[in-house]
Amino acid sequence: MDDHTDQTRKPRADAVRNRERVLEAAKLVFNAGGSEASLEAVAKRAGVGIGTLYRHFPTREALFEAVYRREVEQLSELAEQLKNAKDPVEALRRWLRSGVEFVATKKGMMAALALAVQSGSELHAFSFERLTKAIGSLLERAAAAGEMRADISPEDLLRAFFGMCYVHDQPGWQATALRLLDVFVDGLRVPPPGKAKARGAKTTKPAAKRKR
Amino acid sequence: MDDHTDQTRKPRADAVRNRERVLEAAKLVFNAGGSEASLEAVAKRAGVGIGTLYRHFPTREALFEAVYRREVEQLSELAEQLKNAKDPVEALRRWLRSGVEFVATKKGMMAALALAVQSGSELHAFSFERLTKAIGSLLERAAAAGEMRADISPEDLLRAFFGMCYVHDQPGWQATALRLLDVFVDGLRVPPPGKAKARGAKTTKPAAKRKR
DNA sequence: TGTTAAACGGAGGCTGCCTCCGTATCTTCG
DNA sequence: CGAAGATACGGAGGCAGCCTCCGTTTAACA
Repeated sequence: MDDHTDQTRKPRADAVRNRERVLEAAKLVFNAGGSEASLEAVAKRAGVGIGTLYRHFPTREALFEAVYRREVEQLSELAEQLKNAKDPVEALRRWLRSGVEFVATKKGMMAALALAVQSGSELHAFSFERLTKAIGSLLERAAAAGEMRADISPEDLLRAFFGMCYVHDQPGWQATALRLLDVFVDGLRVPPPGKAKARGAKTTKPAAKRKR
Repeated sequence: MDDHTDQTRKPRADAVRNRERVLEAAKLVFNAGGSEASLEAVAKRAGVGIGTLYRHFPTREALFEAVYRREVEQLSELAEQLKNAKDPVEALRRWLRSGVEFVATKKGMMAALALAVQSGSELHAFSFERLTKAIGSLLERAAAAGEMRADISPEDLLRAFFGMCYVHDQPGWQATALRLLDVFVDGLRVPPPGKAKARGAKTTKPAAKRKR
């Protein structure tokens, strides 16, 4: 199947073009109307039939994923940079704060995060892994420095972060979220209760490994 | 007959009966299928027409409110009881943990909380006030005892709590939520950054004195 | 028992989801 | 270039849930 048996024909030009159009339209529609927006509206805005939309993105989530992959990646990269900060706890705090800003900016981001945090979606596989790793590196460094309890997994933190941003359409949500995050990070400095107990692993395994 | 100036006719028996039936059915359906469940399914289960359902509860939220008012109240009463515990911080912790259990039990509870936390719904007015007061009393007592930072409002905490329960359909969510709550409560013991920049790197109180 | 206000129930209009397939268009190859 | 075949297009249509409207039924009261 390799060889010259390269079955792949050149992709049709219109297909490529339409895919792009749908993506562009989806970005606009999702950011404006939230993730609940009608897919038919997206198709219309893109100037394609609903069938075309579904061919390129078989599910709502597939489309969502395509739109928000980049955003998630950006958030993840920020963690990479912060890894070099001197104070590891502060680095973590800063990342979380940036996350809040991120959510504030992109209207659809919250939904994207929801998919990342929940399981079963297309975005899950990608973002969850990405963000988990991002947080993980920050968390690990702080834990290694002994400045932070080590039994909170990156997944845990991701969920907590998500939760604190959840009310993102309430008036003062941003200030609230920042305050809550501060409390949480402070809490992370306190040693876990089970001293004598199983203090084994640095990072606890998540309760269960989803496989979608 | 007590008061004949009371022009109001006695309410029709079938109306009363049907209302009750719908409520009962809604409780079952919502707890089983979440808040997204079809109202038509509720009507069918109740053995009434869809029109009857809508007459009694003009909106989905109205129905929801009727169903979850009691639950919210129960949660709120628990706080009342816990107010008498000796350790105020521990009381707060216990309330939050009970909340997790609550959400675990009633599948629709999460949605009810969402409405409480978000604004604009019918449930909001009632639950938000109720739960806020419940948390407030616990929080206040702990703050008064000097065991907890005092700049976190009941609303903040309610939202944080909600957030940590958000992923309630993930496999290990319950354990996760409990862990996150612990971290958060620990964080609450740390004095706020306000005063001197000096943020207590260590807990001042014998924080890790938990039983359970 | 008759009158009448109130409640019943479900048909029907609407919107959104998604599938299916006849038609249109593009790529490839002679 | 032009035909052949592969691929993509688009929207009709089936389904489900939301909610309204109104002709019919029924309970309360006299």
